[in-house]
Formats: sequence, structure tokens, C-alpha cells
Amino acid sequence: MTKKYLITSALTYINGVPHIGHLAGAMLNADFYARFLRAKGEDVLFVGGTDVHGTKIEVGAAQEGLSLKDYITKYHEEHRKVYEGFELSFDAFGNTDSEQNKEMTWRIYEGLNKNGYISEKITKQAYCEDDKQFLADSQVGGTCPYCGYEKAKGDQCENCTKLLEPEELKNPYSTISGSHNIIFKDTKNLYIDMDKMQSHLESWVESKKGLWPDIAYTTAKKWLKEGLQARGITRDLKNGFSVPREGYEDKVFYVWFDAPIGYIGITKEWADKDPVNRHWEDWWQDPENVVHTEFMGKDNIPFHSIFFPGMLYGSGENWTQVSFLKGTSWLNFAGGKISKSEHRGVFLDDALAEFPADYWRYWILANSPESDDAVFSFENFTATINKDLNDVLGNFINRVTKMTVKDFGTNVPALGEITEAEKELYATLDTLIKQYTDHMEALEIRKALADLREIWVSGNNYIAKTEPWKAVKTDKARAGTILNTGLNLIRLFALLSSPVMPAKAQEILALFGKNKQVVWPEEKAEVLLQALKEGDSFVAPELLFQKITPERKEELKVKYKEGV
RNA sequence: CGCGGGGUAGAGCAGUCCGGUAGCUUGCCAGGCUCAUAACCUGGAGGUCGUGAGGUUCAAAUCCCACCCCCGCAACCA
Repeated sequence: MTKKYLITSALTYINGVPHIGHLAGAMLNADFYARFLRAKGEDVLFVGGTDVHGTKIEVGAAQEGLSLKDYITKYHEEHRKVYEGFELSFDAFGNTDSEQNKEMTWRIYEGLNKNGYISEKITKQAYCEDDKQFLADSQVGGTCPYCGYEKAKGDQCENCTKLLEPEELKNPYSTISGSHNIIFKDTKNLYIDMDKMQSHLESWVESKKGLWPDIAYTTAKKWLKEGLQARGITRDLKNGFSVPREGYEDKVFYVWFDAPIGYIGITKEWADKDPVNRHWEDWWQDPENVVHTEFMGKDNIPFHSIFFPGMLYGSGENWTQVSFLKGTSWLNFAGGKISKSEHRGVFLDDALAEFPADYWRYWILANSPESDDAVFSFENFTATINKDLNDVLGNFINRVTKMTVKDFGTNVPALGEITEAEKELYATLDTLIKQYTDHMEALEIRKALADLREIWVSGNNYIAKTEPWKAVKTDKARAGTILNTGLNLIRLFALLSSPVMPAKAQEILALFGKNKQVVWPEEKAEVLLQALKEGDSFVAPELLFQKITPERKEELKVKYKEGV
């Protein structure tokens, strides 16, 4: 039985407007990988969506005067659209508030409970009599007992940075309503006893050493080293799933608990649409045959490497656990902290309005914050787009097609005798394509993109060496051979670029007619470069990529407050 | 304070695990070519590899020690 590939990308919280950092952290890498595997003919299920539970959503809905349901629908849809704009090829896309997810959440909870991993604890929590609700630590304001700062929060004082408990605050008030009518009430909540899983998780994480990226492995190890503790899984809130247990009628599962289960819930929701052909169990309960790769930003690593695996393990079922955990660092903005209200930084809707999605995809993947935080700047963006996409790739396509049309018309010229120059090209490509493919399989994204660029360069190199513009004057058949090879290179470049720039790849393949299907090139270069035959017609394109002018660059820097 | 990541040519990065003439892209300079988006190809200059005339070694960017700087995280934040 062949392996199946389950790919999940961290769900985005709908409270915020997504920016390029979200794309770089999880979704784009995941899409890149999914497209690559599909092209190779693998069985892939790419799951993504939004996370819609928790306090912030509740507050957001109240502020906009919408019901929870309407608020969730509105923002979920907004996120979905923008991801579509970036050509993210999710097979299953949903949110965490579905019936299916509730079913899975309850199922995992019951399993944990049956196996003795759930306990009950009573704690004191701030309750506002005017708001008629419990407040999260950070929703409690007051005067810091250490420095006297009047706007300290219940978890930490921003002024003196001391860590606080809400009860320590003098003159506490609700940051929701401003009411000072705060009391501290006993409340009981359910906890998952992570400490009981410590040794199991330790050996499991240890088995990932050398397999996972350093950042994922070290982060997981850090948490284990500090010792796992019981963690609350219910809360005194409204926005979330109800808890199937007596005495918990006014509480819901805490968002972190049902959010990762959302991957499973979303898969089931997808499967339920076509119950004959789709089975969620094929993906989530078949660890022997499913390779599960998770993509996320570094903030999410603890949840995916420790808590979620622990939840699945503790539930006692045979779940598909994560095989490869691709955690990435942050993509920051050169102008400072990205902020929608201050209109600083690049948000995804703005990004699409400025440039085609593929420009962003190329830049972000080429500069993926894999080992360290990366910085986006229009300075760098402009240089990269102009150089790589325009001068190297775009110009190659343009020079080859223009030359061919001028001397041979719009049909592919005959491939004549193969010379040393072609053999050298074949050898170079065989090496580079192998390297590129290997880097993609290992999810070394920056390196893969550097390989791709080098592959494009090899085309220009070949043309520079063979000089078809000279050959055409003395030996037209030879010129035909070179341009035949050049046209085949264009097609090959499109195939190889498709995981990075799907739309541009399609545009290029369309020049050569009907067969636009992306099949990963696995034959020898000599074979790959004979796909287009003598007489096949093609269309000479207009410029496929447009340069960003210095003026435009300056405008963008001002508009998005770069370096301010 | 603690923990994690980082500090390598003007800029952005690889190399560090398994010590052995310091690499890539861009930028800069020169040459080639003139089919092409003033593009393409070739060559060159440019680095005390954060600091310590520290330790180990025949040999250290790479291992050990101390210190400095930057970024992030600390579990009712999702």
C-alpha cells in the first residue's frame, strides 16, 4: 500500500486580519509542499481553516453588534477568500465550530476521562458583577502593588514587568466595562493531567531528534525539561463547545483544546460531504500508512509537539500522530511591528491589490524564516522580483520565444544533432533537479528556491554559450535545435516552478496548448527536453512579469510605513 | 533573573552536528555578447567568521570557557 500524505496548516484565529507573516509561517509552506506531492502523483489531503472560539471572538462580536454565529461566518469567509486569492489549495477548509468538531472534541475528552487523564480543580477567578461573567487574567486591570502603575493587567504589570496574580491588584476593574464591581469567586474547571504523560512524550519527542527541524525539537525539549503540568481545558465562557459533564453547564471547552482537534473535525466535515468515497479514518486513524506533516509558526510548536500529541495519546485511540513538524520563525516587517490600525505592514488583502499572488509567493518562499526570523522590506522585495522573476526567468522566456518567432514562426523548430552544449545542459539539469527535489522533500525551502533559481540560470547560460542569433546566419538547422531546446526549457521551468507560482506556471504551460497538467519531471533531462516536438505550435507571450519601478518602490515604502 | 534562537564581505543568507585553504545571492568594478524586460554570460575587488593576542589541537567559523549585543518565549496568550 502506498503512503498517503496528510498536510495540516495551523488554523488562523479570525480575530485578526491576516498579514504576510501568517502566510510565511504556515499556510504557504504547506501549500508549496502539497502541490509538490500532488504533482508527484501522491495521495494528498491538505487541511486548513480558521479558529473561531475564545474570548476575543466573543468580545469582537459584541463590539460589532453581531451574533456570535454571524461574526464567525463573516470573518471566516473573509479569511477564506483571501487565502483563495493566494492560491492556497486546501482540500478541506473549515472552522473549529462545526458539529463534526464538537463530536471529535467530545470523543477525545471522553477517552481522556476514561483513561484517567482528566481531573477537577477549584481555583479563584475574577468575576465582574456588572459584566456578569468571569474575567481572564489579562481582562482584569488595577494598580500594581509593586510600582503603583494604575493600568497593570492581571497577568503582568507592563510598567515594571513583574508577573502578577489578578488577586494582587489593588482597586481591580474589568477592562471590558470598566466596572470596579469585581469579586473573586471559586470556580471549578477540568484539567488534563499532562504530567502523567511526561515520560511517554519524552521518549516520543526523543525519537524525532534529527528528523524535525531544530527549532521544533528544541522547543519541545524545553517544555519537557521544565516538567509538564496539568492544564485547564474548560473555562467560564460562552464561545466554545459545551462540556458533557454534570456541573459544567455554564462552561465551555477552552479554545486551545478544541483548536487542534479542528484538523480532525474539518477532515470529517469534508468527508461527510461525500461519505461513499471519503473516510476521515483513512487519514486520522492509520498511522502506519499516513505521513502527517504539520506546518506552523514557532508560537504553535508547544501545542503541536506536546499538548495535541498528548491529547491524542491519552484518549487511547490509534491516532495518526505528526510525522514531521515544520515550525518556522517569524516574518517581520522592516518598518516595525505590523499593525492594522496604524496601517503599517502588509496585510493580505492589500498585498493582492498591489501585486499578483505569485510575486508574494516567490519572495516569501525564497526568504522563508526557517531557522531565524526574517524581515520583509519593499527594498528587498523589489530587488528580488526584478532580478529573479524578470531578469532571469521572464527574460529567458521572452528572448527564446521572440527569437523563435522571428526566425521560425510559431511552430517548434526541429531538434537536430545533439552537441556537447546540449549534453552539458542535460547533465547540469539532472544534477540541479535532483537537488531541488531532495530539498523539497526535506522541506528545506530556502535551499529549494535557490536551486530553482539556479535551474533558470542554466537556461540563460545555455543560450549564451550556443548563441543562436549567430547560428541562424550560418546554420539554420543548428539554431532550430537550440531554440527547440530553449522552448522545451521554458515548459520544464514552468513545471518545476508550479509549486511556487501555480498561476504563472499555468500561464506558461498554456503557451504550448492543451496539456497544462502538472506532472513532476522525474525522467532524465534529455527526455524531458523532448516533450515538445517539431511542428508543435505555441503562442509568443507578452511580458509575463513586470518590473517594479524605483518610483513605485518608494511609493510602497511610504504607503506601508517601511522604515518609519 | 530563567529558557530558546541569532551575531560570517555594504545588504540577505549557507557552512558549525562529523574541526583541515571561508561559500552563495544581491550590490560594486571590469570584460564579453547584442537574441531579449538597459537584460544575459564571464572574471575581479570586498570578510580580524560578536568579543577575549582565552582553552584544547599540528590545525577552530566549526569543540570547551567567560563576556557583550539583537530577537523571541515564559503555560487562563490563541
